[in-house]
Formats: sequence, structure tokens, C-alpha cells
Amino acid sequence: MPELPEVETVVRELKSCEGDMIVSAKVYWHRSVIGAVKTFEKKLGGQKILTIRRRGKYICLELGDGSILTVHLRMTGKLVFEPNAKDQMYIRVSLKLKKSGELHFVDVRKFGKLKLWPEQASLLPELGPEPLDENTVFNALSSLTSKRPIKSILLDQKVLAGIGNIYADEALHMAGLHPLYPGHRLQKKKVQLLSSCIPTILKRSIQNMGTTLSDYRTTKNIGGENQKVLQVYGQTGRECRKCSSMIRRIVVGGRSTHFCSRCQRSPRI
DNA sequence: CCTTAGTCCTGCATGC
DNA sequence: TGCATGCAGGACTAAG
Repeated sequence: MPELPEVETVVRELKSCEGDMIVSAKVYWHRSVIGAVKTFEKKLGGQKILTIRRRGKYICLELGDGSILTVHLRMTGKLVFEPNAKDQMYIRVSLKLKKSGELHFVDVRKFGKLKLWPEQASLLPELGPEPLDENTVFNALSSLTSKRPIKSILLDQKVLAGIGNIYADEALHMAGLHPLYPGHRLQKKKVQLLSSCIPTILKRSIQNMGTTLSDYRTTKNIGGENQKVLQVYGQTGRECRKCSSMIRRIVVGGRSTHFCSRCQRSPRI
């Protein structure tokens, strides 16, 4: 599933479309678009793409009239220029670009969403800060008084924007923290450690072009390589690469959670 | 304030 | 082989 590193990889590729123009937009599955589909198609036609940026897990296209198109890939969404035969079946939205060709939003499970935000709208106001800087992460985590499990806190986009299930598990393993540890009971030293692990884990994955477990691909239909260095996510039943203990799987806040019971000690109750 | 369950979806793994 | 069942999950919403 695309999280911050995967979205960042896609956005870096898409940067080549800055300055291009959206000739026309066509929606094939209306629920992939938030808001009125006719307005969406009409307002996108003829728009110049000024900048393409990432915010959390959102791809943000700043358009000529000041409006902003956001794309959230959710589970299986991807943006591709040349869809293969299988992709063709799952094209939900297509954007015809003047110079770059046709950009297709492909999404098997239809969870992904596109939204055109009107001019001057406050964009994505509920998102927390970006988690790529150690000090920023420390500030976001140290101001917490929540009793929720640290895993749930990391997945909360209002706390930090962009971390998903894979990197939450990987960062907690690197920091040696049990996913059920209550946020308010973390000592300052543990928060500091976790705050350095999160950017490290995310930046490494960006270098590896993201994690491809099933659907994630870049706009050029290239998979990432970061799945090769995952320590716990999807490793249930295998040996921990650090200590050889067995990787276990539990459910935290409805999400499957992977951890090493030796490296990540259970909190004292 | 908090947690849990339901919703959206489809492919794939499992079991008989 | 074929059919039924259940699972996966990000973000949102509703209920308790």
C-alpha cells in the first residue's frame, strides 16, 4: 500500500509534468472522485499544472487558476502513463496531458480518491507535520498525552502525516518498542530514539523507490525495492534478523501488526 | 476524550 | 475443479 515513501517516489517522477497542461479529464468510476464528476471534468480541462507536490500520502497538483487537485492512492491506486493489459480493466480516471501523454488513475479496489479543491480552500487542514525531520517528529510525539498504543498514534495522520502500516511496524522494530506501548508512558529517551528511527526508515525506503508487495508501481510501472529490507512487516513466523526470535503478528486498532517479542519488549502493566 | 465496528471494494488464499 | 467463505486495509463515520 502506498505510504509516504511510495507517494514521494511517484511525485518525483511526476515533476516532469510541471508546466504541462491538462487537455481533458475523463472519469470512468464516479466514486473515485469526491464531489460532482461533471464539474471535476469541466474544471480540469485546459488547466496548466504549476507544481506537483506531496503532503503526507496525498499527491497535490497546483493548477493555473489556484485550485488544487489531490490524489490519494489508498490501497491499490496508482498513476501510470502506459497501463498494461490488466491495468486497462481498472482505469478509474484519465487525465490527457498536452506534452506528457495520458496519465491514468488505476485502482483495483476503488478505495483511492481524487478531489479538486477550489481556490483559496485550506488544503488538508487536519494533517499533522511531515515525519522526515527528527526534530519535527520529536516535537509531535513528545507533546502527546494519549494513552493509545504507540502503533495507533503513528498511524494517526493528525499526529504525523504519511506513516502507514508498513513503516509504523518497521520504525517500532528499529526503536525496540512494543506496538502496544501506551504513548503517555514513553520516556523522553524512547521518544528521542523513535523520532530518529522514523525519518531513517522513511528515507531509506525513498532511496529504495518504495516497497512493492503487490500493487504499488511508479508512473513508469516500475516496482520498488524496499520490500527486501523489511524486518518485521509481513515476516510473521520468520526469524528476526537481529535476534533470531520469531516475528509475531497481533491486531492493534484493527490493523495487523508485526513485531519481534524479544527486540520489542511488552510494556509492564 | 476514547475505542470498536461498519463501510467501501476486489483479488486471492483457503477449505470442503 | 468449483464454489463459498473470509481476509486485507486508509480514511471516514457512527455508535457506545
